[in-house]
Amino acid sequence: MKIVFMGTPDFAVSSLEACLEAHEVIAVFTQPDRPKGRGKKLAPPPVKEKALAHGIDVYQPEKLKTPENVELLKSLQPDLIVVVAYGQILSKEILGIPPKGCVNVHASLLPKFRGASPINWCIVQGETVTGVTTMFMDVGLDTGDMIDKVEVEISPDMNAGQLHDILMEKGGLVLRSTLEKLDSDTVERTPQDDALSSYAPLLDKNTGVIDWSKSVEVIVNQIRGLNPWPVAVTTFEGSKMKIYAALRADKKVKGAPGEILEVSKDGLFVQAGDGIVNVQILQFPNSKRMHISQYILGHEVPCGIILG
RNA sequence: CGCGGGGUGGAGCAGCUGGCAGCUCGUCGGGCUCAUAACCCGGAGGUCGCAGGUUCGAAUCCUGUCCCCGCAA
Repeated sequence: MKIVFMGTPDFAVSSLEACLEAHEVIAVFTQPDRPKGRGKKLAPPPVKEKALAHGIDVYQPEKLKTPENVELLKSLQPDLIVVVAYGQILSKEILGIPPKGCVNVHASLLPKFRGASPINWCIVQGETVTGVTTMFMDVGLDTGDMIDKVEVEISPDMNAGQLHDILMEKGGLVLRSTLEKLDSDTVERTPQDDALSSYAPLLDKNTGVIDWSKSVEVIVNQIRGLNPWPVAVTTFEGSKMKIYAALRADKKVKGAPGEILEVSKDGLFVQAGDGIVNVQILQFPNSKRMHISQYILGHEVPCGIILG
Protein backbone atom coordinates (compact mmCIF):
# COMPACT_ATOMS: atom_id res chain seq x y z
CA MET A 1 0.00 0.00 0.00
CA LYS A 2 1.04 3.56 -0.58
CA ILE A 3 0.87 5.26 2.78
CA VAL A 4 1.01 8.87 3.85
CA PHE A 5 2.14 8.97 7.47
CA MET A 6 1.29 11.81 9.82
CA GLY A 7 2.87 12.01 13.27
CA THR A 8 5.15 14.11 15.39
CA PRO A 9 6.66 12.89 18.69
CA ASP A 10 8.61 9.82 19.79
CA PHE A 11 5.41 7.93 20.25
CA ALA A 12 4.75 8.02 16.51
CA VAL A 13 8.17 6.80 15.46
CA SER A 14 7.62 3.11 16.10
CA SER A 15 4.40 3.31 14.12
CA LEU A 16 6.24 4.91 11.25
CA GLU A 17 8.69 2.03 11.42
CA ALA A 18 5.80 -0.41 11.24
CA CYS A 19 4.62 1.27 8.05
CA LEU A 20 8.07 1.24 6.55
CA GLU A 21 8.48 -2.47 7.11
CA ALA A 22 5.87 -3.74 4.74
CA HIS A 23 4.62 -0.80 2.77
CA GLU A 24 5.60 2.18 0.72
CA VAL A 25 5.57 5.40 2.71
CA ILE A 26 5.25 8.04 0.02
CA ALA A 27 5.26 11.08 2.30
CA VAL A 28 5.44 12.08 5.95
CA PHE A 29 3.57 15.00 7.46
CA THR A 30 4.74 16.34 10.79
CA GLN A 31 4.54 19.56 12.77
CA PRO A 32 6.91 22.39 11.84
CA ASP A 33 10.23 22.57 13.69
CA ARG A 34 9.68 24.36 16.96
CA PRO A 35 12.01 26.31 19.25
CA LYS A 36 13.00 23.88 21.94
CA GLY A 37 15.26 23.61 24.91
CA ARG A 38 17.26 26.30 26.65
CA GLY A 39 18.76 28.20 23.80
CA LYS A 40 15.53 28.58 21.73
CA LYS A 41 17.08 26.33 19.13
CA LEU A 42 14.80 25.04 16.42
CA ALA A 43 14.37 21.30 16.82
CA PRO A 44 12.97 18.87 14.28
CA PRO A 45 10.25 16.49 15.51
CA PRO A 46 11.43 12.89 16.02
CA VAL A 47 9.23 11.67 13.19
CA LYS A 48 10.92 14.07 10.80
CA GLU A 49 14.35 12.77 11.68
CA LYS A 50 13.23 9.20 11.18
CA ALA A 51 11.64 10.00 7.85
CA LEU A 52 14.66 11.86 6.57
CA ALA A 53 16.88 8.99 7.60
CA HIS A 54 14.84 6.84 5.24
CA GLY A 55 14.89 9.38 2.47
CA ILE A 56 11.17 10.08 2.62
CA ASP A 57 9.68 13.43 1.61
CA VAL A 58 8.69 15.42 4.68
CA TYR A 59 6.01 18.09 4.76
CA GLN A 60 5.56 20.39 7.75
CA PRO A 61 2.54 22.57 7.09
CA GLU A 62 1.46 24.99 9.77
CA LYS A 63 -2.11 24.23 8.71
CA LEU A 64 -2.98 20.96 7.08
CA LYS A 65 -6.46 21.87 5.94
CA THR A 66 -5.60 24.66 3.53
CA PRO A 67 -6.74 24.09 -0.07
CA GLU A 68 -3.14 23.76 -1.26
CA ASN A 69 -2.36 21.01 1.23
CA VAL A 70 -5.56 19.18 0.43
CA GLU A 71 -4.59 19.30 -3.22
CA LEU A 72 -1.13 18.09 -2.35
CA LEU A 73 -2.54 15.13 -0.48
CA LYS A 74 -4.82 14.28 -3.37
CA SER A 75 -1.98 14.43 -5.82
CA LEU A 76 0.03 12.01 -3.72
CA GLN A 77 -2.75 9.47 -4.25
CA PRO A 78 -2.23 7.48 -1.06
CA ASP A 79 -4.09 4.22 -0.50
CA LEU A 80 -4.11 4.95 3.19
CA ILE A 81 -3.27 7.69 5.66
CA VAL A 82 -1.87 6.65 9.03
CA VAL A 83 -2.06 9.24 11.79
CA VAL A 84 -0.25 8.88 15.13
CA ALA A 85 -0.03 11.80 17.53
CA TYR A 86 0.18 14.29 14.70
CA GLY A 87 -1.16 17.30 16.52
CA GLN A 88 -3.53 18.60 13.87
CA ILE A 89 -7.14 17.85 13.04
CA LEU A 90 -7.86 16.16 9.73
CA SER A 91 -10.79 17.78 7.95
CA LYS A 92 -13.62 15.76 6.52
CA GLU A 93 -12.33 16.46 3.06
CA ILE A 94 -8.94 14.99 3.88
CA LEU A 95 -10.46 11.99 5.58
CA GLY A 96 -12.14 11.15 2.28
CA ILE A 97 -9.02 11.18 0.14
CA PRO A 98 -7.48 7.72 0.63
CA PRO A 99 -9.60 4.80 -0.63
CA LYS A 100 -8.65 2.61 2.31
CA GLY A 101 -9.38 5.37 4.77
CA CYS A 102 -7.46 7.11 7.52
CA VAL A 103 -6.38 5.05 10.49
CA ASN A 104 -5.18 6.27 13.85
CA VAL A 105 -3.12 4.66 16.59
CA HIS A 106 -4.40 5.80 19.98
CA ALA A 107 -2.73 5.06 23.32
CA SER A 108 -5.74 3.85 25.26
CA LEU A 109 -8.43 1.22 25.22
CA LEU A 110 -11.08 3.18 23.40
CA PRO A 111 -13.64 4.46 24.01
CA LYS A 112 -11.93 5.31 27.28
CA PHE A 113 -9.48 8.20 27.37
CA ARG A 114 -10.21 9.82 24.07
CA GLY A 115 -8.13 12.95 23.58
CA ALA A 116 -4.63 14.30 23.76
CA SER A 117 -3.11 12.73 26.87
CA PRO A 118 -4.51 9.24 27.42
CA ILE A 119 -1.31 7.78 28.86
CA ASN A 120 -1.09 10.26 31.71
CA TRP A 121 -4.76 10.33 32.54
CA CYS A 122 -5.20 6.60 32.82
CA ILE A 123 -2.53 6.50 35.50
CA VAL A 124 -3.81 9.62 37.23
CA GLN A 125 -7.21 7.99 37.44
CA GLY A 126 -5.81 4.82 38.88
CA GLU A 127 -6.45 2.42 36.00
CA THR A 128 -4.68 -0.94 36.23
CA VAL A 129 -5.07 -1.83 32.58
CA THR A 130 -4.74 0.26 29.46
CA GLY A 131 -3.58 -0.36 25.93
CA VAL A 132 -3.43 0.77 22.35
CA THR A 133 -6.28 0.90 19.87
CA THR A 134 -6.24 1.34 16.11
CA MET A 135 -9.29 2.83 14.48
CA PHE A 136 -10.72 4.44 11.40
CA MET A 137 -10.79 8.17 11.85
CA ASP A 138 -13.95 10.18 11.54
CA VAL A 139 -14.74 13.81 12.16
CA GLY A 140 -15.06 13.35 15.93
CA LEU A 141 -12.20 13.31 18.37
CA ASP A 142 -11.02 9.69 18.62
CA THR A 143 -14.55 8.45 17.99
CA GLY A 144 -14.09 6.28 14.89
CA ASP A 145 -14.71 2.58 14.48
CA MET A 146 -12.10 0.43 16.16
CA ILE A 147 -9.96 -2.14 14.36
CA ASP A 148 -7.38 -3.71 16.66
CA LYS A 149 -6.65 -3.43 20.33
CA VAL A 150 -3.94 -4.66 22.66
CA GLU A 151 -4.04 -4.52 26.44
CA VAL A 152 -1.19 -3.56 28.72
CA GLU A 153 -1.13 -4.01 32.45
CA ILE A 154 -0.19 -0.97 34.51
CA SER A 155 1.85 -1.97 37.52
CA PRO A 156 1.32 0.10 40.68
CA ASP A 157 4.80 1.62 40.58
CA MET A 158 4.79 2.48 36.90
CA ASN A 159 4.93 6.12 35.87
CA ALA A 160 3.69 7.77 32.71
CA GLY A 161 7.11 7.80 31.08
CA GLN A 162 7.54 4.07 31.49
CA LEU A 163 4.02 3.38 30.31
CA HIS A 164 4.59 5.64 27.33
CA ASP A 165 7.58 3.58 26.24
CA ILE A 166 5.65 0.34 26.51
CA LEU A 167 2.63 1.67 24.65
CA MET A 168 4.83 3.16 21.98
CA GLU A 169 6.24 -0.25 21.21
CA LYS A 170 2.80 -1.89 21.35
CA GLY A 171 1.51 0.78 19.01
CA GLY A 172 3.91 -0.36 16.33
CA LEU A 173 2.88 -3.98 16.83
CA VAL A 174 -0.83 -3.33 16.64
CA LEU A 175 -0.43 -1.16 13.61
CA ARG A 176 1.42 -3.95 11.80
CA SER A 177 -1.51 -6.24 12.26
CA THR A 178 -3.99 -3.55 11.27
CA LEU A 179 -2.02 -2.77 8.14
CA GLU A 180 -2.08 -6.43 7.13
CA LYS A 181 -5.83 -6.55 7.47
CA LEU A 182 -6.25 -3.37 5.51
CA ASP A 183 -3.99 -4.66 2.80
CA SER A 184 -5.98 -7.85 2.46
CA ASP A 185 -9.35 -6.17 2.98
CA THR A 186 -10.16 -8.30 6.00
CA VAL A 187 -10.73 -5.49 8.48
CA GLU A 188 -13.59 -5.66 10.89
CA ARG A 189 -15.02 -2.44 12.26
CA THR A 190 -16.23 -2.22 15.83
CA PRO A 191 -18.15 0.94 16.68
CA GLN A 192 -17.28 2.65 19.95
CA ASP A 193 -19.86 2.74 22.70
CA ASP A 194 -20.12 6.43 23.48
CA ALA A 195 -21.75 5.68 26.82
CA LEU A 196 -18.47 4.19 28.05
CA SER A 197 -16.27 6.97 26.75
CA SER A 198 -14.11 9.31 28.78
CA TYR A 199 -11.95 12.21 27.86
CA ALA A 200 -8.24 12.81 28.49
CA PRO A 201 -7.63 16.51 27.95
CA LEU A 202 -4.30 18.12 27.21
CA LEU A 203 -2.20 18.44 30.33
CA ASP A 204 -1.15 21.79 31.68
CA LYS A 205 0.90 23.02 34.61
CA ASN A 206 -2.09 23.24 36.92
CA THR A 207 -2.78 19.55 36.54
CA GLY A 208 0.37 18.99 38.56
CA VAL A 209 -0.55 21.01 41.64
CA ILE A 210 -1.09 18.65 44.56
CA ASP A 211 -4.08 19.06 46.85
CA TRP A 212 -2.90 17.50 50.11
CA SER A 213 -6.42 17.08 51.37
CA LYS A 214 -7.00 14.46 48.69
CA SER A 215 -6.50 10.78 49.42
CA VAL A 216 -3.11 9.11 49.36
CA GLU A 217 -4.14 7.09 46.34
CA VAL A 218 -5.18 10.14 44.34
CA ILE A 219 -1.97 11.97 45.15
CA VAL A 220 0.33 9.06 44.42
CA ASN A 221 -1.43 8.40 41.12
CA GLN A 222 -1.18 12.06 40.23
CA ILE A 223 2.54 11.99 40.92
CA ARG A 224 3.29 8.94 38.80
CA GLY A 225 0.82 9.89 36.09
CA LEU A 226 2.50 13.25 35.54
CA ASN A 227 6.08 11.98 35.54
CA PRO A 228 8.06 12.90 33.45
CA TRP A 229 5.82 15.79 32.40
CA PRO A 230 4.48 18.16 33.66
CA VAL A 231 5.38 16.64 37.06
CA ALA A 232 3.42 16.98 40.29
CA VAL A 233 4.33 20.08 42.27
CA THR A 234 3.73 21.59 45.66
CA THR A 235 5.11 24.56 47.55
CA PHE A 236 7.87 24.13 50.13
CA GLU A 237 8.44 27.28 52.16
CA GLY A 238 7.76 29.52 49.21
CA SER A 239 9.64 27.61 46.55
CA LYS A 240 8.31 25.17 44.02
CA MET A 241 8.98 21.55 44.86
CA LYS A 242 8.56 18.96 42.14
CA ILE A 243 7.72 15.43 43.19
CA TYR A 244 8.71 12.67 40.79
CA ALA A 245 7.93 9.61 42.86
CA ALA A 246 6.05 8.76 46.02
CA LEU A 247 4.61 5.78 47.84
CA ARG A 248 1.84 5.07 50.29
CA ALA A 249 3.27 4.96 53.80
CA ASP A 250 2.27 3.01 56.87
CA LYS A 251 2.73 5.43 59.72
CA LYS A 252 0.73 6.10 62.82
CA VAL A 253 1.59 9.78 63.22
CA LYS A 254 -0.95 12.34 62.17
CA GLY A 255 -1.03 16.01 61.30
CA ALA A 256 -2.65 18.62 59.10
CA PRO A 257 -2.95 18.01 55.33
CA GLY A 258 0.38 18.84 53.70
CA GLU A 259 2.30 18.75 56.96
CA ILE A 260 5.74 17.16 56.90
CA LEU A 261 5.59 14.66 59.74
CA GLU A 262 8.92 12.96 59.44
CA VAL A 263 12.05 13.09 57.32
CA SER A 264 14.64 10.37 57.00
CA LYS A 265 16.61 8.58 54.35
CA ASP A 266 13.53 6.41 53.88
CA GLY A 267 11.44 9.30 52.71
CA LEU A 268 9.66 12.55 53.33
CA PHE A 269 6.42 11.68 55.09
CA VAL A 270 3.57 14.04 54.36
CA GLN A 271 0.04 14.01 55.69
CA ALA A 272 -2.67 13.59 53.05
CA GLY A 273 -6.43 13.45 53.39
CA ASP A 274 -6.72 9.85 54.49
CA GLY A 275 -3.19 8.74 55.24
CA ILE A 276 0.45 9.48 54.66
CA VAL A 277 2.41 9.93 51.47
CA ASN A 278 6.05 8.93 51.40
CA VAL A 279 7.78 11.29 48.99
CA GLN A 280 10.82 9.62 47.44
CA ILE A 281 12.21 11.70 44.60
CA LEU A 282 12.04 15.47 44.49
CA GLN A 283 13.56 18.45 42.80
CA PHE A 284 13.84 22.13 43.60
CA PRO A 285 14.33 25.02 41.16
CA ASN A 286 17.87 25.26 39.83
CA SER A 287 18.67 22.00 41.49
CA LYS A 288 19.13 18.46 40.44
CA ARG A 289 16.49 15.81 40.84
CA MET A 290 17.35 13.51 43.72
CA HIS A 291 16.14 10.91 46.14
CA ILE A 292 15.23 12.18 49.59
CA SER A 293 18.10 10.19 51.12
CA GLN A 294 20.57 12.25 49.09
CA TYR A 295 18.71 15.48 49.53
CA ILE A 296 18.86 15.44 53.32
CA LEU A 297 22.65 15.07 53.30
CA GLY A 298 23.07 18.68 52.35
CA HIS A 299 19.76 20.30 53.28
CA GLU A 300 17.82 20.97 56.43
CA VAL A 301 14.23 19.75 56.22
CA PRO A 302 12.39 20.73 59.38
CA CYS A 303 9.33 18.70 60.32
CA GLY A 304 6.08 20.47 60.93
CA ILE A 305 6.07 22.79 57.95
CA ILE A 306 3.06 22.66 55.68
CA LEU A 307 3.37 21.95 51.97
CA GLY A 308 1.11 23.51 49.38
C1' C B 1 21.92 36.15 21.13
C1' G B 2 14.59 34.27 25.40
C1' C B 3 15.33 34.55 31.38
C1' G B 4 18.01 32.41 35.40
C1' G B 5 21.02 28.82 38.79
C1' G B 6 25.33 25.71 39.18
C1' G B 7 30.11 22.83 38.45
C1' U B 8 34.44 21.98 45.71
C1' G B 9 37.12 14.34 48.39
C1' G B 10 32.33 8.41 46.25
C1' A B 11 27.03 11.27 47.25
C1' G B 12 24.48 15.89 48.86
C1' C B 13 25.95 20.78 50.43
C1' A B 14 28.85 25.11 52.95
C1' G B 15 32.91 28.32 52.11
C1' C B 16 33.31 32.86 47.50
C1' U B 17 33.76 41.21 51.65
C1' G B 18 40.95 36.74 48.65
C1' G B 19 45.42 34.20 53.47
C1' C B 20 46.96 26.59 55.78
C1' A B 21 39.58 23.62 52.09
C1' G B 22 34.74 22.46 56.01
C1' C B 23 29.83 19.80 57.15
C1' U B 24 26.37 15.52 56.74
C1' C B 25 26.40 10.65 54.60
C1' G B 26 29.27 6.83 52.64
C1' U B 27 34.04 4.26 52.84
C1' C B 28 38.41 1.83 55.65
C1' G B 29 40.39 0.28 60.60
C1' G B 30 39.26 -0.36 65.81
C1' G B 31 35.73 -0.44 70.05
C1' C B 32 30.85 -1.24 72.53
C1' U B 33 26.77 -4.84 71.87
C1' C B 34 23.20 -11.12 71.84
C1' A B 35 22.84 -8.01 67.62
C1' U B 36 22.34 -3.72 64.27
C1' A B 37 21.45 0.50 58.90
C1' A B 38 22.37 2.40 66.21
C1' C B 39 26.50 4.42 69.30
C1' C B 40 32.02 5.64 70.43
C1' C B 41 37.30 6.29 68.66
C1' G B 42 40.65 6.78 64.64
C1' G B 43 42.12 6.97 59.28
C1' A B 44 42.04 7.38 53.94
C1' G B 45 40.26 10.24 50.13
C1' G B 46 40.02 16.94 46.84
C1' U B 47 45.35 19.66 40.78
C1' C B 48 38.08 23.43 44.34
C1' G B 49 35.10 21.70 35.63
C1' C B 50 39.17 23.45 32.06
C1' A B 51 42.53 27.52 30.18
C1' G B 52 44.47 32.18 30.85
C1' G B 53 44.80 36.92 33.78
C1' U B 54 45.12 40.33 38.38
C1' U B 55 47.88 39.52 43.17
C1' C B 56 53.12 38.46 47.76
C1' G B 57 49.07 34.94 47.80
C1' A B 58 42.68 32.81 44.37
C1' A B 59 37.87 27.74 45.50
C1' U B 60 37.17 32.95 46.48
C1' C B 61 38.21 38.78 41.76
C1' C B 62 38.46 39.30 35.92
C1' U B 63 38.30 36.96 30.84
C1' G B 64 37.49 32.87 27.72
C1' U B 65 35.82 27.73 27.19
C1' C B 66 33.27 22.95 28.18
C1' C B 67 29.39 20.50 30.83
C1' C B 68 24.89 20.22 34.00
C1' C B 69 20.20 22.16 35.73
C1' G B 70 15.46 25.39 36.66
C1' C B 71 11.87 28.68 33.95
C1' A B 72 9.90 29.43 29.37
C1' A B 73 8.43 26.83 24.82
